[in-house]
Amino acid sequence: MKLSPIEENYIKSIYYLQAKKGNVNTNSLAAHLETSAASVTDMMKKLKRKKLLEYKKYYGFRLNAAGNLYALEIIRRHRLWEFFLVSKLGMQWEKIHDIAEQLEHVSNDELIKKLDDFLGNPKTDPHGDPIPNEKGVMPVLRQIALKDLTIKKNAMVSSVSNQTPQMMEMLNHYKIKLGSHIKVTKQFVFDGSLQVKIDKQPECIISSMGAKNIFVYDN
Amino acid sequence: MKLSPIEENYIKSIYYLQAKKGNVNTNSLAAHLETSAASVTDMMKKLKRKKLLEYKKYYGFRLNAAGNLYALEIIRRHRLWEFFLVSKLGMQWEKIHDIAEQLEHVSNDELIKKLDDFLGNPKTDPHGDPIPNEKGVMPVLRQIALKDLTIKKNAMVSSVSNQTPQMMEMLNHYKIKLGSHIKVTKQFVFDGSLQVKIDKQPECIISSMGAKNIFVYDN
DNA sequence: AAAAAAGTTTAGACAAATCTAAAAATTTAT
DNA sequence: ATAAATTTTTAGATTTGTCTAAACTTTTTT
Ligand SMILES: [Mn+2]
Ligand SMILES: [Mn+2]
Ligand SMILES: [Mn+2]
Ligand SMILES: [Mn+2]
Repeated sequence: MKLSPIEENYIKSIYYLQAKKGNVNTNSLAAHLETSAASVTDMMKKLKRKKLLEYKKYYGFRLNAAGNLYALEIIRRHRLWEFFLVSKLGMQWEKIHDIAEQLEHVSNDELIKKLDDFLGNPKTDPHGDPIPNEKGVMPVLRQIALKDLTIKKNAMVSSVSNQTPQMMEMLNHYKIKLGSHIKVTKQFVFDGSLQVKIDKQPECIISSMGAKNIFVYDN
Repeated sequence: MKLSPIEENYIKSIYYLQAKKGNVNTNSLAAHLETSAASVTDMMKKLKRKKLLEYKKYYGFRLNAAGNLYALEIIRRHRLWEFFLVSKLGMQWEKIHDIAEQLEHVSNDELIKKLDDFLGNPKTDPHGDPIPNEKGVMPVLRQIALKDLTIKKNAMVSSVSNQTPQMMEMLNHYKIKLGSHIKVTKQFVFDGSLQVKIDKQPECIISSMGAKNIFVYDN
């Protein structure tokens, strides 16, 4: 089944809202989508007819299995494109979400599969949020700060909490990218700085402050 | 000005049709877009109101300068995405057009600029059609078969006329991609085969039949 | 247990894009 | 120069997604 971009946005919003509290109500969805409660009610009838959610008048709604799977497919597309925009085009964190909001509605299974492979099957988007696989399964990730990474354990750069130009400059210098393979080879107790190996580059030193703001997943 | 995907498709179709004959008439545009003549008339009134075309009742229409520029912007996006789909994701020629038809409507100037750079500022799409630059200027290209390329002249692979899996296999083996830099270093008169240098790889031999089906632009 | 407040649905209208069928204008044929 | 054929436009309906305002249901307060 192929939904319109608008229907897809409804599905995605319900998914996010119901993650917080099981059932979603009309007004909160209307607020989230910046639309009227009446429009939400109209759309809920339609999505119920399409068997994507359960809906009881006056008592809110929740995605069923099919609706959930659809939501995860949209989120997968969104996050893969965000990864692409940052890691391949070098766009800035703040700008990518709105573009991904458009790209996520381009539908073609082979495209998404090939994009995923091209990007090296990333497990998180640039904000550190997990990317569901083709089957709609969210990878279980243990994300930790680089400073807390066990010594000599292989890990992958997943996100960066401080996204200033100053941080960008540093990441650039170290050639650290999202998805970079990283390993701590030595810790200096004196100032908390770390010796790390990034991809196939020679080892280098990262300060404690840098290591506090760089996040990796180690599983 | 930002048009809807539907309006953009109208603009693009008019552009293509008027390349053949100066003025476009209602029925031919309706046929091209697989819609009714009545819908075309409605849209022409609207696009005239938006000052993108000249339109005289019963006498057809033609894009004005603003409309032409807009059309070229859409074509630029379409062809850049097609190049991406083939050269980066390795998709097949026949499948990319429909996907580009969706991607071309994603609008963000910085995105297209960065995509262009990421792809190495290609001059043609995978079908060999020229890609307009940001200013809407189509590059003037002399496209010739590799077999006709002047010896030792630098050129760039632009398209391939035979798009069978067998050809793909061969291109793959030679690591020939769209946009590859190519130069003929020796011609063998005996069988018409060529010694060529592709990107930074060591020289290799391509048969006359291969060289007949690989196209390059040499300016 | 009523009344008031909050939340939700319905009713009716509107804009964008589409369609079919009828009317009007232009072009071609006689 | 008329008549016939073709092309184009208009009129009126339809679909999708939206809105406001009124009606209805549930929840909270008194
Ligand atoms: Mn996002
Ligand atoms: Mn969206
Ligand atoms: Mn195309
Ligand atoms: Mn299109």
